[in-house]
Amino acid sequence: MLEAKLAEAGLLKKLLDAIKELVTDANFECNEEGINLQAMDNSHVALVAVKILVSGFKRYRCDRPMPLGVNLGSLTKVLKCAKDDDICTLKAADEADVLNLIYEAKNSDRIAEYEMKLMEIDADALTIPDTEYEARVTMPSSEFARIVRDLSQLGESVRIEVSKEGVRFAAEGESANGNVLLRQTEGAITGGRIVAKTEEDEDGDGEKGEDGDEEDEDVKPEKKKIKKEKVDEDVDMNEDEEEEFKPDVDEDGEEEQDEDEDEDEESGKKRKKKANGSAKPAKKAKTGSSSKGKKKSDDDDDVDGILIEMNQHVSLTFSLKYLVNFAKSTSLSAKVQLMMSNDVPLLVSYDFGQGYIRYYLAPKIGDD
Amino acid sequence: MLEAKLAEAGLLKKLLDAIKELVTDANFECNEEGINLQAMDNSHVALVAVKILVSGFKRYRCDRPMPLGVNLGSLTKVLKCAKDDDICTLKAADEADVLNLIYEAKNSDRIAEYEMKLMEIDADALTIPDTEYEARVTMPSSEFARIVRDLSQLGESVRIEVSKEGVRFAAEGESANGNVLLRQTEGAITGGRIVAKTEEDEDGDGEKGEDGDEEDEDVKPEKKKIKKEKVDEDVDMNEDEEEEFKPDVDEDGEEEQDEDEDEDEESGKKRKKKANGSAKPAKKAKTGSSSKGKKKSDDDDDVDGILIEMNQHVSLTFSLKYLVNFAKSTSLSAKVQLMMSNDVPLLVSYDFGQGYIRYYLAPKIGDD
DNA sequence: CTCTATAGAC
DNA sequence: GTCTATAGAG
Repeated sequence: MLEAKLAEAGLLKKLLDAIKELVTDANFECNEEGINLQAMDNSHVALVAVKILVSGFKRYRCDRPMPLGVNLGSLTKVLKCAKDDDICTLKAADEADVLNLIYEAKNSDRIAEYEMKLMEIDADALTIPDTEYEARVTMPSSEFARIVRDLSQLGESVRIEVSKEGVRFAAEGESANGNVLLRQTEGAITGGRIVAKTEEDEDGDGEKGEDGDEEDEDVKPEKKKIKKEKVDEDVDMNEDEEEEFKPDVDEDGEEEQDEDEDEDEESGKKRKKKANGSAKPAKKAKTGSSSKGKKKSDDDDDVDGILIEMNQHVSLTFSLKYLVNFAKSTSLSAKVQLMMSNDVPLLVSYDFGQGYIRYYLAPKIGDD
Repeated sequence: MLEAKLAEAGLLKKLLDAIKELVTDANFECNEEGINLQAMDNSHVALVAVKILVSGFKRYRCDRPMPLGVNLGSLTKVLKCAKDDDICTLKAADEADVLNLIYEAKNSDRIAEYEMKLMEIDADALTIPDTEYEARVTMPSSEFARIVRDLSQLGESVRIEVSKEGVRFAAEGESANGNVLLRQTEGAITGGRIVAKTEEDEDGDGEKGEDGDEEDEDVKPEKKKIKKEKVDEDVDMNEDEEEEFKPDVDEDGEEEQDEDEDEDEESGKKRKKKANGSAKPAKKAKTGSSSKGKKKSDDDDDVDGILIEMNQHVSLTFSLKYLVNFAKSTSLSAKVQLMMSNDVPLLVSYDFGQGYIRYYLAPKIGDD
């Protein structure tokens, strides 16, 4: 059975608001580590992955892994019945076809119980490849939201370009073109190992380039490029049914990770990942990176700052409609990370205290 | 070429917000004196005239007069991409078909560049007759906004009446009638030359009635009535294509300046204006007006006060829908001036520091 | 906090 | 094209 008590129903409400337009139904995969949700959007261009760690709950108990198939519209309705600061308990019996939600007002003079029908959802439990990215931009989430909203007024697509100059967002439209350039807050940083991080990764404050390499911005990729490796927080917990995340091409072009034979590609990447998994322990003290006095506790702490890490110039084009949608998560975190490699899906990651919401979006290949 | 640097993008944003519902396309007439825009609203009932003087810019350069045909919707979109306190530079090459807008954040870690398509717009460069008005009401712009918004809930039209009693705004509606009377803050002032003023006019502090005539409110118009004269700040810079501002009648009545034969009327009025143009130099020291100790630097400075100047009782009816629209300019100036003569379009003028926005609205003649 | 204006969804 | 949802203004 599942019994999970959240201190604030608001967290769930925000998460649902952030994804409900993208996905209609999804499995809440509950296991001893917490609750995961991942689903492709209805048009199979984007993928959303949500994790709430056990530490995000006031109380958490999950005897065995259980996938709870939820219609997100229904859950949104039920969650609308909770106040943001209500204590929210999720309960489901084993094999249950309903999810119980209990809302307790902080002063406990009000208890509301809701029972929502569950549904069977074919678990398209995708494995998200733990790509090493060539660039990471860490910026205020509100700034990201602002930029994509602004540019979405002009055109359909945005080209995001990370270079020594900074990160540039450029859109073209019928009546106007526009581009926004953000410079690194305090000098561009090059190199370092760039993978999706969770909060736990940060205590070791590694994997950032804020070390002796700050000045040589032209460092060759091979100097710093680190092999792909498996990070334990990642979202592939269903070993038996996983498949690689392969978004459909975005309207107008070919996806670079298509055209392989389906089954073989998957196992092949899995093998590669396995082979590199042993490199993980090096994460805490890795790759020529060491903590430096300059850094402000970590890149996520300077809320207004813009941090750019890159091993290589990247230039990618994305649908603004999706990015605007992703930016609904702004309220979940003051910062957002954009992880990019050429011809690879963009990862947009919002880390809140005990979990994250991540979006993956395939680039447009036609480069329009 | 044009290069104009505004300290605050907010000024342009406010101006656009104020007029974009009234006008869809307009020429930004740029010349060495600054930037002018004037256009009739889509239903040809109202006219809006905007001026930004060179002094309103941080930097201004305009080699030769250039009309920039702008779709105000597009410009609004592009300006939405600026934060209010961004430094905003407008650039256009000679004969260019695009306008470049550059937004720099105050802390300059963010630079956005936009390029907006221009269009050819038939310059319906109207000459706004420099009417001498019979009454001017200077009042807090917020008060004006409040009154027209309030009354617009009751009915379609407002009758504005300036008398010795003060200025009265009266509306009648199905379910209720209402009127608001504003009294002169410190005793009504009568007489004096009443023309549209700009900031520059005020250093000479003439052309107001705050002189020895304060007490004799019944002064005959002919005693004070000054001839129409050309004020240099006015907006007719296209001598070759100008025509008189002749608003369409407002729904329900005949406009007093209609029913003449079209071509003849125009040239006739132009002639009249030419004949009076020579009176302009008298502006700085004119017309029985001299500076008086009592005035508080000028009527625009007492922000909360209501100043009423009149040579004659006026009573005019206007569409509230338009006045509510004009009141969108409230954020541009703490004060607004209403200039009226019977059977002549109302002039609603908001003077901000280095420029103005003025609206002209034909009265309703049916007097409903 | 209400209301209006705009933008997105059906 | 209508409607609803959200964001900005009063």
